[in-house]
Amino acid sequence: MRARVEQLKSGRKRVLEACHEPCPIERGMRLIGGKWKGSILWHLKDGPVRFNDLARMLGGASKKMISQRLKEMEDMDLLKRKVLNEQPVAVTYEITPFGRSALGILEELKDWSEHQGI
Amino acid sequence: MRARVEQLKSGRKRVLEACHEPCPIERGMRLIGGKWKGSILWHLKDGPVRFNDLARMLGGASKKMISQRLKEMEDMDLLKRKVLNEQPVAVTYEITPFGRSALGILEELKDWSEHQGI
DNA sequence: CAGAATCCAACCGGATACTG
DNA sequence: CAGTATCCGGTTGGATTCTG
Repeated sequence: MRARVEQLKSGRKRVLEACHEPCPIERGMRLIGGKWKGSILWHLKDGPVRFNDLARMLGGASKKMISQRLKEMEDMDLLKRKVLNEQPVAVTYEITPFGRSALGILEELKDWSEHQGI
Repeated sequence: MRARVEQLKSGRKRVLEACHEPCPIERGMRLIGGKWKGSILWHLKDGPVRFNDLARMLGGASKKMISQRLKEMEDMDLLKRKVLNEQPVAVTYEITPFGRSALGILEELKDWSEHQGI
């Protein structure tokens, strides 16, 4: 899976996986289906969240996992990293419009899980 | 992630992952988010499909992958395996009502992928 | 046709310790 | 606080070969 970079009007870049799966479902899963990715996005829906708060929300994920995923998701333009101030360092992660466009799927998934008693 | 077995009225069993993630999104992803799982389910929506046909539809997946996923998904009651006849052996995979209940999510995912040009 | 068996390299992800 | 660095065992998944 190789990355393709698309220039956005905003000046930022969106890295799309040059994932040549014929199936759009598989391609979508590569973006938001990885471990923790959906959860991360979901927890950002009500506003920016700080790193350690996110870690607490995710419960089982290690810092390493989280920072890896966050980096990937920033590259894909699903979220944006912001350094607020220094001493002590404060960083927040904020969902982008593109990331927000995926929330509907996640909400359906959430409802499904809950209704099916999973 | 340990399995819990639930007895269904049909007599079949559904293996639910005793996945204690606090987040329902993460739990749902464990069921239909794995590599190929969503695609498999999607390709079964119009009726039973045979093993090799499925392999062709999925393009990049090896037989090993597919048979592993199919087994997992049968255990989770997302689909049902049926041996049709013998010489040469014919087997089809058919989506269950439970599996069908997840199709809405996959359809949204598919639309999203296509509209976002992923 | 529909897999199972085996081999093996690559990656994943947890634990721990360290940094600015 | 928000990570990075390193170690390391376990899992994943491709390639290949074999079977009823």
